[in-house]
Amino acid sequence: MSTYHHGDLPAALLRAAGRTLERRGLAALSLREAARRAGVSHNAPYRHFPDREALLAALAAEGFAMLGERLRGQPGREMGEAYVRFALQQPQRFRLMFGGLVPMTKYPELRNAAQGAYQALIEAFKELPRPELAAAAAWSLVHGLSQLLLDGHFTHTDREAFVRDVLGVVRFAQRAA
Amino acid sequence: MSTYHHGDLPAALLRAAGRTLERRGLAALSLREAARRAGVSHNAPYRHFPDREALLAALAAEGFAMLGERLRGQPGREMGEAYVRFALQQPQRFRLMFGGLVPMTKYPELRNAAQGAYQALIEAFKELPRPELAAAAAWSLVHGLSQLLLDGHFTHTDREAFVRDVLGVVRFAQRAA
DNA sequence: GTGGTATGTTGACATCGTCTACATATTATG
DNA sequence: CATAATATGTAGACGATGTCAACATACCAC
Repeated sequence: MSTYHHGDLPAALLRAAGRTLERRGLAALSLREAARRAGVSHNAPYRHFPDREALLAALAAEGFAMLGERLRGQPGREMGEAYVRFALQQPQRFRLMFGGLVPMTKYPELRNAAQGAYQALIEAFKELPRPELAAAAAWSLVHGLSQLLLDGHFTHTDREAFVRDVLGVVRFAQRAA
Repeated sequence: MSTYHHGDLPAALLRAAGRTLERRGLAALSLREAARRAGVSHNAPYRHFPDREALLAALAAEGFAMLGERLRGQPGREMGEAYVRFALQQPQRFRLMFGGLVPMTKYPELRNAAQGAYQALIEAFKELPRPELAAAAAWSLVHGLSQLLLDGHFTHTDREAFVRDVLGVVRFAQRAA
C-alpha cells in the first residue's frame, strides 16, 4: 500500500480544521473530526501537533497572515473597514485569533504572525506625531468595533454605513487632554 | 435528612462556577465540577440550567451587571479607564462575556444585561452632536483596547499610563471626513 | 394525610483529548 | 543494494465531560 502515509497530513488537517471551524464553529472543532476528514486514524494528528491547542495556534497564525494580507493592500482610510470586513467574513477564525484560547507566549510563530498584521496598521500612521499611540488606538477601535458587531451588540440595518460612520467620528490628536 | 434539597442550588452553582472561571479559566469550567463544588450529584444542575450554555449565559449576564455598576459610578473621562480596569481584573469573565460562546439572541436576560451596561456609556455622550455614534466609537475603542491588552498584543511596562495615553489620543468629532 | 410537583440521585452512553504499544513506510548508512 | 534508524500512521485504552432516562425524596396544596 502506498496510502499508509498520507503525503501532507499537516496541511490536510489545517484545511479540514479550517473548514469545520468556519462552518460549524470552534466548539465543533475536534482533533478526531479533523483526522476523520483527512482520512486518517484518530491519533495521526499527534505526529504533527503535540495537542489540540497547537492545532488551534496554527489556525490562528494562518488567520493573522490572512488579515495582514487584507490590510496591506489598503490605503490608510479604508484599512479600518478592511479590518472589520475580515472579521465579519471570517467570524470564527477571528474569534479564535482573539479568544484567548491560544496564549501567544507559547507559540512564537503566532506572535510573529500577529505582529506582522499589526505592522500594516503601524505603517499607516507613520506621519502622525505619536504613531505608536495612534496605531494602538486605531487598532483598538477597529478591533472593538469588529468584536461588538460580531456579538450583535450593534443592530443596524445598514452595517457598512454604520461602520463608516463610527470610524468617521474619530480623530487622532497629538496631545492628551 | 434535610440535606437532600440544597436550599439555593442555582446561586451556589453560579458562585462555584464563577470561582472556577476566574481561577482556572473557561476551559476548566464544567457542569460536573460546579456540581461537585456545590456538593450535589453531577446531574443536579440540570434542574436549574437546561445545559452548559445556559450556565455560561447566566455567568455572562452577571458579568454585564458588574461591568455596568463599575461604569455608572464614573465621570465621563474616567469611564474608559474603568472599562479597561474591569477587563484586566476579571479577564476570564470578560472573555466569556464577549467570546461568542453564548449567543445573545438565545438569552434575553443576557441581552438586557448587556444593554444596561451600554446605557452607562451612552449617557456619557448625551451632549455630543451624534451621541449614538460617539458612544459606539467609544465602546469600540475601550473594548478593543481591553481585548488587545488581555491578549498580550501590547507589551508596555506601565500599563496604566499606556491606557491613558491611548485613550487620550482620540477625539470624537462631529462630521466624517 | 395524600397526591402532585419540584428537586436530587444513579446509571448509562457517545464523544473527546491523550497515553502506550505496535505497524509500516521512508531515509540514511554500510 | 541491504539493513538499520527514523518518521509516520494505527489500535486500543483511560478518564473526563455533556446529556438522557429512570428512579428517589422532599415540599406544598388540598
